[in-house]
Amino acid sequence: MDCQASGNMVQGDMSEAADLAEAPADLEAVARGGKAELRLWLRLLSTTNIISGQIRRRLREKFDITLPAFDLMAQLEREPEGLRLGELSKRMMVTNGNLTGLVERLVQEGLVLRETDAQDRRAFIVRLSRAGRAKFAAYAKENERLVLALFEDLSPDTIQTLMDSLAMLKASASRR
Amino acid sequence: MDCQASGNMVQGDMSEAADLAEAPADLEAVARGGKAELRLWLRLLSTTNIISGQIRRRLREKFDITLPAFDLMAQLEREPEGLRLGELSKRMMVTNGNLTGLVERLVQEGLVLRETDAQDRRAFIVRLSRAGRAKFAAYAKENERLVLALFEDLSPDTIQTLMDSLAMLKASASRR
DNA sequence: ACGAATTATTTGAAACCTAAAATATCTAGG
DNA sequence: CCTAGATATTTTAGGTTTCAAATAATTCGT
Repeated sequence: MDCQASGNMVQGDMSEAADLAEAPADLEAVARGGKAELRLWLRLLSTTNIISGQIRRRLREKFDITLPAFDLMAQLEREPEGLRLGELSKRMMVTNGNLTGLVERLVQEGLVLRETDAQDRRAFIVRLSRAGRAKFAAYAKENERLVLALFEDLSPDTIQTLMDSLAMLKASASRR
Repeated sequence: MDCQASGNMVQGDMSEAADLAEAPADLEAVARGGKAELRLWLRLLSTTNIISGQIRRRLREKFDITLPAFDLMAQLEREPEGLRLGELSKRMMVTNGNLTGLVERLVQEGLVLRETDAQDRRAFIVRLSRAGRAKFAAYAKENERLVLALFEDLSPDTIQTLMDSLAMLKASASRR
Protein backbone atom coordinates (compact mmCIF):
# COMPACT_ATOMS: atom_id res chain seq x y z
CA MET A 1 0.00 0.00 0.00
CA ASP A 2 2.76 2.36 -0.91
CA CYS A 3 2.62 4.85 -3.71
CA GLN A 4 -0.49 6.94 -3.42
CA ALA A 5 -1.66 10.48 -3.87
CA SER A 6 -4.50 11.79 -5.81
CA GLY A 7 -5.35 15.04 -7.23
CA ASN A 8 -6.16 18.63 -7.14
CA MET A 9 -2.91 20.43 -6.88
CA VAL A 10 -2.07 23.64 -8.60
CA GLN A 11 1.28 25.21 -9.32
CA GLY A 12 2.61 26.85 -6.22
CA ASP A 13 4.89 29.76 -5.69
CA MET A 14 8.18 28.03 -6.53
CA SER A 15 9.75 31.45 -6.83
CA GLU A 16 12.91 30.77 -4.84
CA ALA A 17 13.36 27.08 -5.52
CA ALA A 18 17.02 27.12 -6.44
CA ASP A 19 17.54 23.50 -5.45
CA LEU A 20 14.86 21.92 -7.56
CA ALA A 21 17.36 19.94 -9.58
CA GLU A 22 18.63 18.23 -6.47
CA ALA A 23 15.23 17.41 -5.04
CA PRO A 24 12.46 16.58 -7.52
CA ALA A 25 10.00 17.26 -4.75
CA ASP A 26 6.74 16.86 -6.55
CA LEU A 27 3.77 14.67 -6.13
CA GLU A 28 4.98 12.20 -8.67
CA ALA A 29 7.77 11.06 -6.40
CA VAL A 30 5.16 9.48 -4.21
CA ALA A 31 4.42 6.88 -6.85
CA ARG A 32 7.79 5.17 -6.88
CA GLY A 33 7.26 1.45 -7.11
CA GLY A 34 3.49 1.65 -7.47
CA LYS A 35 1.24 0.20 -10.10
CA ALA A 36 1.74 1.62 -13.57
CA GLU A 37 -1.73 3.18 -13.60
CA LEU A 38 -1.08 5.00 -10.36
CA ARG A 39 2.22 6.34 -11.59
CA LEU A 40 0.64 7.43 -14.84
CA TRP A 41 -2.15 9.21 -13.00
CA LEU A 42 0.31 11.12 -10.89
CA ARG A 43 2.34 12.09 -13.90
CA LEU A 44 -0.76 13.25 -15.74
CA LEU A 45 -1.77 15.31 -12.77
CA SER A 46 1.57 16.94 -12.17
CA THR A 47 2.04 17.71 -15.85
CA THR A 48 -1.36 19.35 -16.08
CA ASN A 49 -0.74 21.33 -12.94
CA ILE A 50 2.61 22.62 -14.07
CA ILE A 51 1.12 23.83 -17.32
CA SER A 52 -2.02 25.37 -15.91
CA GLY A 53 0.03 27.00 -13.18
CA GLN A 54 2.28 28.66 -15.73
CA ILE A 55 -0.63 29.84 -17.81
CA ARG A 56 -2.51 31.11 -14.79
CA ARG A 57 0.48 32.99 -13.46
CA ARG A 58 1.36 34.63 -16.75
CA LEU A 59 -2.17 35.59 -17.63
CA ARG A 60 -2.42 37.17 -14.23
CA GLU A 61 0.89 39.00 -14.54
CA LYS A 62 0.15 40.33 -17.98
CA PHE A 63 -3.57 41.02 -17.83
CA ASP A 64 -4.58 40.59 -14.22
CA ILE A 65 -7.19 38.08 -15.26
CA THR A 66 -7.94 34.80 -13.53
CA LEU A 67 -8.15 31.46 -15.28
CA PRO A 68 -11.83 30.88 -14.55
CA ALA A 69 -12.64 34.28 -15.98
CA PHE A 70 -10.62 33.52 -19.06
CA ASP A 71 -12.34 30.16 -19.48
CA LEU A 72 -15.72 31.75 -19.17
CA MET A 73 -14.90 34.34 -21.80
CA ALA A 74 -13.50 31.63 -24.05
CA GLN A 75 -16.83 29.86 -23.95
CA LEU A 76 -18.77 33.02 -24.67
CA GLU A 77 -16.46 34.08 -27.45
CA ARG A 78 -17.72 31.35 -29.69
CA GLU A 79 -21.38 31.95 -28.87
CA PRO A 80 -22.20 35.46 -30.06
CA GLU A 81 -25.83 34.90 -29.12
CA GLY A 82 -24.79 34.19 -25.56
CA LEU A 83 -25.40 31.21 -23.33
CA ARG A 84 -27.61 30.41 -20.42
CA LEU A 85 -25.87 30.03 -17.12
CA GLY A 86 -26.71 26.33 -16.92
CA GLU A 87 -25.27 25.64 -20.33
CA LEU A 88 -22.19 27.63 -19.43
CA SER A 89 -21.67 25.67 -16.23
CA LYS A 90 -21.92 22.39 -18.14
CA ARG A 91 -19.38 23.51 -20.68
CA MET A 92 -17.00 24.79 -18.08
CA MET A 93 -17.51 21.68 -15.98
CA VAL A 94 -18.12 23.63 -12.83
CA THR A 95 -21.15 23.63 -10.63
CA ASN A 96 -23.91 26.03 -11.26
CA GLY A 97 -23.68 28.13 -8.15
CA ASN A 98 -20.11 28.70 -9.01
CA LEU A 99 -20.89 31.00 -11.88
CA THR A 100 -23.02 33.48 -10.00
CA GLY A 101 -20.09 35.33 -8.50
CA LEU A 102 -17.80 34.92 -11.47
CA VAL A 103 -20.35 36.37 -13.88
CA GLU A 104 -21.12 39.12 -11.41
CA ARG A 105 -17.49 40.22 -11.33
CA LEU A 106 -17.18 40.16 -15.10
CA VAL A 107 -20.37 42.16 -15.45
CA GLN A 108 -18.97 44.72 -13.03
CA GLU A 109 -15.86 45.00 -15.16
CA GLY A 110 -18.01 45.51 -18.22
CA LEU A 111 -16.68 42.45 -19.99
CA VAL A 112 -19.87 40.44 -20.14
CA LEU A 113 -23.54 41.26 -20.42
CA ARG A 114 -26.18 39.47 -18.46
CA GLU A 115 -29.73 39.76 -19.67
CA THR A 116 -32.92 37.94 -18.84
CA ASP A 117 -34.22 35.42 -21.33
CA ALA A 118 -37.46 36.59 -22.90
CA GLN A 119 -38.72 33.05 -23.39
CA ASP A 120 -37.90 31.77 -19.92
CA ARG A 121 -37.90 34.17 -17.08
CA ARG A 122 -35.99 31.81 -14.83
CA ALA A 123 -33.02 31.95 -17.12
CA PHE A 124 -30.31 34.46 -17.83
CA ILE A 125 -28.33 34.86 -20.99
CA VAL A 126 -24.75 35.96 -20.67
CA ARG A 127 -22.63 37.10 -23.55
CA LEU A 128 -19.47 39.02 -24.23
CA SER A 129 -19.74 42.78 -24.42
CA ARG A 130 -17.93 44.61 -27.18
CA ALA A 131 -15.20 45.49 -24.71
CA GLY A 132 -15.11 41.91 -23.51
CA ARG A 133 -14.68 40.65 -27.03
CA ALA A 134 -11.78 43.02 -27.63
CA LYS A 135 -10.05 42.13 -24.40
CA PHE A 136 -10.53 38.46 -24.93
CA ALA A 137 -8.76 38.66 -28.27
CA ALA A 138 -5.66 39.89 -26.48
CA TYR A 139 -5.94 37.27 -23.76
CA ALA A 140 -6.39 34.51 -26.29
CA LYS A 141 -3.41 35.59 -28.29
CA GLU A 142 -1.18 35.48 -25.24
CA ASN A 143 -2.66 32.18 -24.17
CA GLU A 144 -1.88 30.65 -27.52
CA ARG A 145 1.64 32.00 -27.39
CA LEU A 146 2.12 30.45 -23.96
CA VAL A 147 0.75 27.06 -24.86
CA LEU A 148 2.89 26.89 -27.97
CA ALA A 149 5.95 27.77 -25.91
CA LEU A 150 5.20 25.20 -23.23
CA PHE A 151 4.61 22.47 -25.79
CA GLU A 152 7.54 23.52 -27.93
CA ASP A 153 9.66 20.40 -27.45
CA LEU A 154 6.91 18.04 -28.57
CA SER A 155 7.13 16.68 -32.10
CA PRO A 156 3.96 16.62 -34.20
CA ASP A 157 4.14 12.88 -33.83
CA THR A 158 4.21 12.98 -30.06
CA ILE A 159 1.33 15.44 -30.09
CA GLN A 160 -0.73 13.10 -32.18
CA THR A 161 0.15 10.15 -30.00
CA LEU A 162 -0.88 12.06 -26.92
CA MET A 163 -4.13 13.15 -28.54
CA ASP A 164 -5.00 9.55 -29.32
CA SER A 165 -3.96 8.05 -26.01
CA LEU A 166 -5.70 10.74 -24.02
CA ALA A 167 -8.85 10.21 -26.05
CA MET A 168 -8.76 6.58 -24.99
CA LEU A 169 -8.15 7.46 -21.38
CA LYS A 170 -10.85 10.07 -21.38
CA ALA A 171 -13.32 7.60 -22.84
CA SER A 172 -12.29 4.97 -20.34
CA ALA A 173 -12.67 7.31 -17.39
CA SER A 174 -15.95 8.76 -18.65
CA ARG A 175 -17.49 5.33 -18.97
CA ARG A 176 -17.45 4.62 -15.24
CA MET B 1 -8.36 33.72 -32.89
CA ASP B 2 -10.81 30.92 -32.46
CA CYS B 3 -10.24 27.94 -30.24
CA GLN B 4 -9.18 29.04 -26.80
CA ALA B 5 -9.74 28.16 -23.19
CA SER B 6 -7.27 27.50 -20.54
CA GLY B 7 -7.33 25.80 -17.34
CA ASN B 8 -8.53 25.21 -13.91
CA MET B 9 -11.75 23.37 -14.19
CA VAL B 10 -12.80 20.60 -11.92
CA GLN B 11 -15.46 18.01 -12.39
CA GLY B 12 -18.82 19.55 -11.69
CA ASP B 13 -22.01 18.11 -10.32
CA MET B 14 -23.12 16.30 -13.47
CA SER B 15 -25.55 14.38 -11.33
CA GLU B 16 -28.58 14.75 -13.55
CA ALA B 17 -26.92 14.99 -16.94
CA ALA B 18 -28.97 12.37 -18.77
CA ASP B 19 -28.33 13.93 -22.14
CA LEU B 20 -24.57 14.02 -22.08
CA ALA B 21 -24.32 11.70 -25.05
CA GLU B 22 -26.29 14.12 -27.19
CA ALA B 23 -24.33 17.21 -26.22
CA PRO B 24 -20.64 16.70 -25.50
CA ALA B 25 -20.63 20.07 -23.82
CA ASP B 26 -17.16 20.18 -22.43
CA LEU B 27 -14.29 22.54 -22.69
CA GLU B 28 -12.60 20.58 -25.37
CA ALA B 29 -15.26 21.50 -27.87
CA VAL B 30 -13.92 25.00 -27.81
CA ALA B 31 -10.77 23.92 -29.57
CA ARG B 32 -12.33 22.85 -32.83
CA GLY B 33 -10.12 23.98 -35.63
CA GLY B 34 -7.37 25.33 -33.40
CA LYS B 35 -3.69 24.60 -33.42
CA ALA B 36 -2.79 21.06 -32.46
CA GLU B 37 -1.05 22.17 -29.28
CA LEU B 38 -4.10 24.07 -28.13
CA ARG B 39 -6.36 21.12 -28.77
CA LEU B 40 -3.99 18.81 -26.97
CA TRP B 41 -3.83 21.10 -23.98
CA LEU B 42 -7.61 21.19 -23.72
CA ARG B 43 -7.83 17.45 -24.00
CA LEU B 44 -5.18 17.01 -21.34
CA LEU B 45 -7.04 19.37 -19.08
CA SER B 46 -10.46 17.85 -19.52
CA THR B 47 -9.15 14.33 -19.11
CA THR B 48 -7.39 15.22 -15.89
CA ASN B 49 -10.44 16.98 -14.58
CA ILE B 50 -12.78 14.14 -15.32
CA ILE B 51 -10.51 11.74 -13.49
CA SER B 52 -9.76 13.92 -10.50
CA GLY B 53 -13.45 14.79 -10.25
CA GLN B 54 -14.40 11.15 -10.04
CA ILE B 55 -11.76 10.39 -7.46
CA ARG B 56 -12.64 13.42 -5.41
CA ARG B 57 -16.32 12.61 -5.44
CA ARG B 58 -15.93 8.98 -4.51
CA LEU B 59 -13.39 9.60 -1.79
CA ARG B 60 -15.80 12.11 -0.36
CA GLU B 61 -18.80 9.80 -0.60
CA LYS B 62 -17.03 6.86 0.92
CA PHE B 63 -14.79 8.50 3.52
CA ASP B 64 -15.79 12.12 3.68
CA ILE B 65 -12.24 13.14 2.95
CA THR B 66 -11.13 15.86 0.58
CA LEU B 67 -8.50 15.44 -2.10
CA PRO B 68 -6.04 17.94 -0.59
CA ALA B 69 -6.27 16.13 2.73
CA PHE B 70 -5.67 12.83 1.03
CA ASP B 71 -2.68 14.22 -0.83
CA LEU B 72 -1.22 15.61 2.33
CA MET B 73 -1.56 12.27 4.08
CA ALA B 74 -0.07 10.50 1.09
CA GLN B 75 3.01 12.65 1.42
CA LEU B 76 3.32 12.03 5.13
CA GLU B 77 2.72 8.32 4.80
CA ARG B 78 6.09 7.82 3.25
CA GLU B 79 7.92 10.02 5.73
CA PRO B 80 7.52 8.42 9.15
CA GLU B 81 9.81 11.05 10.63
CA GLY B 82 7.47 13.74 9.41
CA LEU B 83 8.06 16.76 7.22
CA ARG B 84 8.40 20.44 7.71
CA LEU B 85 5.59 22.53 6.40
CA GLY B 86 7.77 24.12 3.75
CA GLU B 87 8.93 20.78 2.44
CA LEU B 88 5.34 19.58 2.41
CA SER B 89 4.15 22.59 0.46
CA LYS B 90 6.88 22.04 -2.11
CA ARG B 91 5.95 18.42 -2.56
CA MET B 92 2.27 19.15 -2.79
CA MET B 93 2.92 22.05 -5.14
CA VAL B 94 0.74 24.39 -3.17
CA THR B 95 1.67 27.65 -1.56
CA ASN B 96 2.87 27.69 1.95
CA GLY B 97 0.08 29.61 3.55
CA ASN B 98 -2.26 27.12 2.09
CA LEU B 99 -1.24 24.38 4.42
CA THR B 100 -1.90 26.24 7.63
CA GLY B 101 -5.62 25.60 7.57
CA LEU B 102 -5.42 22.16 6.02
CA VAL B 103 -2.99 20.89 8.63
CA GLU B 104 -5.03 22.55 11.34
CA ARG B 105 -8.13 20.62 10.29
CA LEU B 106 -6.30 17.32 10.13
CA VAL B 107 -4.79 17.91 13.54
CA GLN B 108 -8.28 18.58 14.89
CA GLU B 109 -9.42 15.28 13.44
CA GLY B 110 -6.51 13.56 15.09
CA LEU B 111 -5.07 12.31 11.81
CA VAL B 112 -1.81 14.24 11.87
CA LEU B 113 0.51 15.49 14.57
CA ARG B 114 2.11 18.86 14.49
CA GLU B 115 5.11 19.44 16.69
CA THR B 116 7.71 22.17 16.90
CA ASP B 117 11.14 21.37 15.58
CA ALA B 118 13.65 21.22 18.41
CA GLN B 119 16.52 22.39 16.21
CA ASP B 120 14.68 25.27 14.57
CA ARG B 121 11.99 27.01 16.49
CA ARG B 122 10.61 28.65 13.37
CA ALA B 123 9.69 25.30 11.92
CA PHE B 124 6.97 22.75 12.54
CA ILE B 125 7.13 19.05 11.84
CA VAL B 126 3.94 17.32 10.80
CA ARG B 127 3.51 13.59 10.63
CA LEU B 128 0.77 11.02 10.54
CA SER B 129 -0.66 9.89 13.84
CA ARG B 130 -1.26 6.21 14.42
CA ALA B 131 -4.94 6.78 13.65
CA GLY B 132 -4.01 8.77 10.56
CA ARG B 133 -1.82 5.99 9.31
CA ALA B 134 -4.61 3.47 9.73
CA LYS B 135 -7.18 5.63 8.01
CA PHE B 136 -4.86 6.46 5.20
CA ALA B 137 -4.39 2.78 4.43
CA ALA B 138 -8.12 2.52 3.75
CA TYR B 139 -8.18 5.70 1.68
CA ALA B 140 -5.22 4.55 -0.36
CA LYS B 141 -6.75 1.20 -1.08
CA GLU B 142 -9.92 2.77 -2.38
CA ASN B 143 -7.93 5.30 -4.37
CA GLU B 144 -5.98 2.57 -6.05
CA ARG B 145 -9.15 0.66 -6.83
CA LEU B 146 -10.64 3.79 -8.40
CA VAL B 147 -7.63 4.65 -10.51
CA LEU B 148 -7.37 1.10 -11.80
CA ALA B 149 -11.05 1.17 -12.74
CA LEU B 150 -10.79 4.52 -14.50
CA PHE B 151 -7.73 3.43 -16.47
CA GLU B 152 -9.13 -0.01 -17.18
CA ASP B 153 -9.42 0.31 -20.95
CA LEU B 154 -5.79 1.33 -21.41
CA SER B 155 -3.40 -1.32 -22.67
CA PRO B 156 -0.01 -1.63 -20.98
CA ASP B 157 1.37 -0.31 -24.21
CA THR B 158 -0.77 2.78 -24.18
CA ILE B 159 0.14 3.37 -20.55
CA GLN B 160 3.82 3.23 -21.38
CA THR B 161 3.35 5.52 -24.35
CA LEU B 162 1.54 8.03 -22.20
CA MET B 163 4.19 7.86 -19.51
CA ASP B 164 6.87 8.64 -22.04
CA SER B 165 5.03 11.38 -23.89
CA LEU B 166 3.94 13.06 -20.70
CA ALA B 167 7.51 12.97 -19.41
CA MET B 168 8.52 14.87 -22.52
CA LEU B 169 5.73 17.36 -22.14
CA LYS B 170 6.41 17.85 -18.47
CA ALA B 171 10.07 18.48 -19.20
CA SER B 172 9.20 20.88 -22.00
CA ALA B 173 6.80 22.84 -19.83
CA SER B 174 9.13 22.88 -16.82
CA ARG B 175 11.94 24.32 -18.87
CA ARG B 176 10.20 27.63 -19.54
C1' DA C 1 -56.82 25.45 -14.77
C1' DC C 2 -54.51 23.29 -10.65
C1' DG C 3 -50.99 21.25 -8.31
C1' DA C 4 -46.84 18.30 -8.72
C1' DA C 5 -42.61 17.56 -10.72
C1' DT C 6 -38.95 19.79 -13.17
C1' DT C 7 -35.70 23.25 -14.36
C1' DA C 8 -32.78 27.69 -13.76
C1' DT C 9 -30.46 30.11 -10.75
C1' DT C 10 -29.00 31.98 -6.15
C1' DT C 11 -27.49 31.65 -1.50
C1' DG C 12 -24.77 29.97 2.33
C1' DA C 13 -21.37 27.21 4.64
C1' DA C 14 -17.02 25.23 4.57
C1' DA C 15 -12.87 24.31 2.33
C1' DC C 16 -9.17 25.53 -0.79
C1' DC C 17 -6.09 28.47 -3.38
C1' DT C 18 -2.69 32.33 -4.48
C1' DA C 19 -0.03 36.33 -3.61
C1' DA C 20 1.72 39.56 -0.71
C1' DA C 21 2.61 41.37 3.76
C1' DA C 22 3.69 40.38 8.51
C1' DT C 23 6.02 37.80 12.29
C1' DA C 24 9.46 35.16 14.29
C1' DT C 25 13.70 32.94 14.19
C1' DC C 26 18.11 31.78 12.51
C1' DT C 27 22.77 32.78 10.39
C1' DA C 28 26.68 35.49 9.05
C1' DG C 29 29.55 39.47 8.56
C1' DG C 30 31.82 42.98 10.79
C1' DC D 1 27.71 41.29 20.11
C1' DC D 2 24.64 43.14 16.69
C1' DT D 3 22.65 44.06 12.71
C1' DA D 4 21.39 42.65 7.88
C1' DG D 5 19.57 39.26 5.28
C1' DA D 6 17.67 34.70 4.79
C1' DT D 7 14.25 31.29 6.09
C1' DA D 8 9.76 29.17 8.10
C1' DT D 9 5.38 30.01 8.91
C1' DT D 10 1.05 32.72 9.52
C1' DT D 11 -2.08 36.19 8.28
C1' DT D 12 -4.87 38.83 5.21
C1' DA D 13 -7.44 39.84 1.18
C1' DG D 14 -9.61 38.31 -2.85
C1' DG D 15 -11.28 34.55 -5.51
C1' DT D 16 -12.73 29.75 -6.57
C1' DT D 17 -14.83 25.49 -5.58
C1' DT D 18 -18.31 22.03 -4.03
C1' DC D 19 -22.58 20.71 -2.03
C1' DA D 20 -26.93 21.35 -0.21
C1' DA D 21 -30.82 24.05 0.50
C1' DA D 22 -33.77 27.81 -1.04
C1' DT D 23 -36.29 30.58 -4.58
C1' DA D 24 -38.60 31.26 -8.65
C1' DA D 25 -40.65 30.06 -12.99
C1' DT D 26 -42.01 26.58 -16.33
C1' DT D 27 -44.26 22.36 -17.84
C1' DC D 28 -47.16 18.57 -17.60
C1' DG D 29 -50.74 15.40 -16.11
C1' DT D 30 -55.26 15.32 -15.16
